[in-house]
Amino acid sequence: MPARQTKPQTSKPRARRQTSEARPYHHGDLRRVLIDAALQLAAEGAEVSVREAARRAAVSPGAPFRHFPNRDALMAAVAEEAQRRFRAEIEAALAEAPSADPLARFRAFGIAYVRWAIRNPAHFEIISTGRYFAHGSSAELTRDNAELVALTERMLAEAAEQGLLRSTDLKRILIAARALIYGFARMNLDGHCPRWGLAEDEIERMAEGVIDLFIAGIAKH
Amino acid sequence: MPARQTKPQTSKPRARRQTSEARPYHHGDLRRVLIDAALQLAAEGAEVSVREAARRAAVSPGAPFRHFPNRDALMAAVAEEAQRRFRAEIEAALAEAPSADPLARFRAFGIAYVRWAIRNPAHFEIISTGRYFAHGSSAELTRDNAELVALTERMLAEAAEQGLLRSTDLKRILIAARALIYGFARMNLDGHCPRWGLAEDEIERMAEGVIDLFIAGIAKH
DNA sequence: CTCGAAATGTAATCGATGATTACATAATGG
DNA sequence: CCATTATGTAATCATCGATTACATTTCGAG
Repeated sequence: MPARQTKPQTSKPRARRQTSEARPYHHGDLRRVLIDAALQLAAEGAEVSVREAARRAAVSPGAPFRHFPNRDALMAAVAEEAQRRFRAEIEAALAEAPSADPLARFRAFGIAYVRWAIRNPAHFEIISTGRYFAHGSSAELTRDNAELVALTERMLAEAAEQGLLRSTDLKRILIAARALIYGFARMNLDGHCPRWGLAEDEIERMAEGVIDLFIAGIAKH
Repeated sequence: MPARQTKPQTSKPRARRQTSEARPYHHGDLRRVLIDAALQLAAEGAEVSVREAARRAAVSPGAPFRHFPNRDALMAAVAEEAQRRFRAEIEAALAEAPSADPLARFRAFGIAYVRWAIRNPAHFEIISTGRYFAHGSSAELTRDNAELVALTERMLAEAAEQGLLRSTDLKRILIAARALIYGFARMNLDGHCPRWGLAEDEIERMAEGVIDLFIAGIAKH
């Protein structure tokens, strides 16, 4: 361990801006870069640590705490970004679904939901678990999620109004539907699928089959 | 930092065994105690750390590593114990279910499954997630879980043989059933239930309702 | 324009944790 | 009875989240 250096840094502050090499003292948008680094870390399956995110942003270990009061706040921001992407993909899928048939829309919703979860396991995990930051700490995340729930609710209510369902216990159907879809997505995440003996792409088709089975179960006739 | 002490400890080794106060150098069954401490830590919602388990066992921080090569191994042992209890409760519930009606047995299975998951959230999490230790690192855990899956499979196959099911795609039905039950249990764990506006005990009744809905959906007529 | 306040990054440091090593002590069996 | 082995202790390390004091840059009010 070298003796404490009080002020060793060679001060080369003048004539900076010109040379493109010298990294400016202030990072362009560190907050954004940190979120992206954390997202990438998660996607790589690594544990998301503030320090590693800082390392990837080429910044000191303490810098992130200027933008996030603690690790959980960073994770919450990561979750918000992931949720944004999740929701965007689901809404894109619904935009292509027939607007008249609520059960077909529900099917499209479920398939898009599971697909994204399968293809973005780490991000889905962060979104759905509430174990990486204080639950409800992000209003945006809570609101986004509530809207997705409301979306499902509306589709099923519409189906009921059109007399497409056998049962009228909407609350029960809604919860069952969510449990089925969430459960399927989670089983992948939690490694319950290798035992099924299904290849990657077969899993997505199985998801369609399972959702169809459920719809057939709740549909009239 | 004090200078290294080579052998400072006052050797008071004689005349020990008599006095009941002096904790013996060797712990009775540290392995067992560590697992119990870790189980309790998890149940309390705290993070399970090797050090804290050692602390509760009144033992040095390095001691646990005589029994577990690393933290994951301890967690795997904890998971094995939890899985044992989980399976025991499910089999107890099945022992009381009518042996003739496979769908009633499936219902009892599902309810017992969800009940245990709701009442032992932290333990269920450790069992089911495979995020606390290397997946498949415990042969016992894998085997136990596979047996539960096989159990469900048998019940549904039996129902099919008795002509109770509308569809003959057993694999699809099995996966849907597991997704539904696992999903319901997970939604609780992951905090998706407060939004349902259900009280603690209502959730368990809702689980029964959801399982009944599913059974009605796959049953003939 | 300038100067001082606010924003943002750095350096040093703390306490907790998982892990490893050298060493101390107890249990066991030949 | 003693030596081998099992088991616990002490000391130490690297990593991490977090905090604090300090340095640098930005930006707006006068």
